[in-house]
Formats: sequence, C-alpha cells, structure tokens
Amino acid sequence: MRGGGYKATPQRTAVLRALIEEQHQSLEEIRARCPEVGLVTVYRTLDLLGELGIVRRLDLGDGSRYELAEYHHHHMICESCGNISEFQECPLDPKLLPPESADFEVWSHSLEVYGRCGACR
Amino acid sequence: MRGGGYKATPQRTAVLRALIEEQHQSLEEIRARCPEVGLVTVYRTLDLLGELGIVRRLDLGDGSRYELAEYHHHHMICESCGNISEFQECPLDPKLLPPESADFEVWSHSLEVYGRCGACR
DNA sequence: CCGGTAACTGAAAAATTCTTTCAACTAGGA
DNA sequence: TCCTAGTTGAAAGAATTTTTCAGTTACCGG
Repeated sequence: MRGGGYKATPQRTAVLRALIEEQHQSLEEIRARCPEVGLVTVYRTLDLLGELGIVRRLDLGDGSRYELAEYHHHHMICESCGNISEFQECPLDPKLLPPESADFEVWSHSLEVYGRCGACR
Repeated sequence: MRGGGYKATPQRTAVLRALIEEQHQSLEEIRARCPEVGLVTVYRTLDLLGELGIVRRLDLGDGSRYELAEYHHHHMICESCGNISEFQECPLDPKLLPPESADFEVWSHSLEVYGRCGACR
C-alpha cells in the first residue's frame, strides 16, 4: 500500500476491515460496517483497492458487490434465497477451450453457477 | 409474445430488431438503433423480454449490456480493446464440480474469459 | 520531534442510470 | 367497429456513482 505512494489512513483500514469480514457485500453493507467513513471515500477506496488488484467488483444480477480477490474462486448463487457461496475447485477443462481462443491470450476467467441451494430444496 | 397476453407493438418490434442486429449492446447502443422508441419503453421492453427468457442482462465490467439468450454461450473479453466475442463450446467438466455443490441444484451457469485478443497481440 | 507537502477526506453538487406516475393512446378480440 | 386491457412517453423521482474543492492528515526528511 505505502509502496505505491499511498497513505495508510484510518478510513482505508476501516473499509478493508469491512471487506475482510464478509465477501460479496453491497456498498450499503460495507458502509454499515464502517459508518464513520464518508460515502465518497468508500467509493474511492474500493476503486483504489480495485486498481491494486486487492478487490473485485461483481454484478451477479442484483447490482454491484465487492469482494477480496486474494484467491481464485467461483460462485454458486441460489436464485431462491439469493445466497452466494464460493468454491475454489475449478471445473474448467482447458482442453475443452474453443478453437477461436487459439490466438486469444487468456489472463483470467470467471464462472458463476446459478440454481437452488440445499436449504431451499 | 401474444400468448402471454402481451401486445406486439411497433416499439417492441423495434427493440427486438435492435437486439438481433448485435449482441452485448449497452442501453445507449440499443437506443441508437431505435431512436423512435422512448427511453422508458426500451427499459420496459428489456424487462419484459428478460422475464420471457428472451433477453439477458450482463455486466462484464463496464455496466449493463443486453443480449439475446437464444442459445447457451460464453464470452471472451479483450481487456485491451474491449471487444467481446462468443463461443459455444462449453469447457466445463461436470466431473470437476466441487463437493459443496452436491446438494446444490444447478440450473445454469455463466463463464467469461478475460485476456487479450489476437488483434491486440 | 517538527515542519512541509503531496495525498487524502467529506460535503455538496453534478452526472448517470434506472423506476414510477399518470394521462393519453392502441392492438386486437368480440 | 367498438371496447378495453395493455401500452406508451413525458415528467418527476429515486438510486447510484462521480466530480469539485476547501480543509485536513500521513509520513518523509531534517
């Protein structure tokens, strides 16, 4: 953080702490966890952390959500209760990548599985 | 369309025609293809087509985009030029689905590949 | 420990995006 | 052709995100 010429302010610490507490939070959920930080600063901090590759913005169908990007993972979204869960096993089989991708340099990918969770069945 | 008690209006036809012309358009791109249709009506038509399962809303990182959902496909997004291409071969290997998903009923999934396209390399 | 400064913050205003309201209009069945 | 449920669009409203700018602060160098 400081390496890039950025300051470690209490506000940034608070937002980061909020993000650590739970994944996939909406802006309002994050705000609720650090009410002392101004709205604009929350947005700016999320932007900054995004540029640093620490945070990722998602839209899983109900607007912006934010999560730490520490590790590669995917999402299972229950269309019944809205619960979002993660899994890290990656079911992508590179052998099955399409021919069109031959000259496409793959940097990353995202995978979301939609359906109904155990509790809702 | 008429089956569900909906009317086939010129506005709905125009929006649908715009969607057929190109995939992954932003709202403004769609609007530009049917300037005679009011903003509100475009939103409402996209909603309606969404409920009917004809149209899908996406957020690939730069806000809402809309596409026909006729066939199952995935996206390759070039982070250099922003170009979005589709592929239909699905590189998902069900055998590799995680154990947590055992009691999750999978209805659908989405997969996006990010990187750099051939032209940008 | 202290001062200087580039970086940061927050309130207000602005911009953007999307939704609601409501009076007028129309597609399509009777 | 008439009737009516469904549809449209302008305006207003709500929600979300960005910009501006004056005041504040972290932290580096001394």
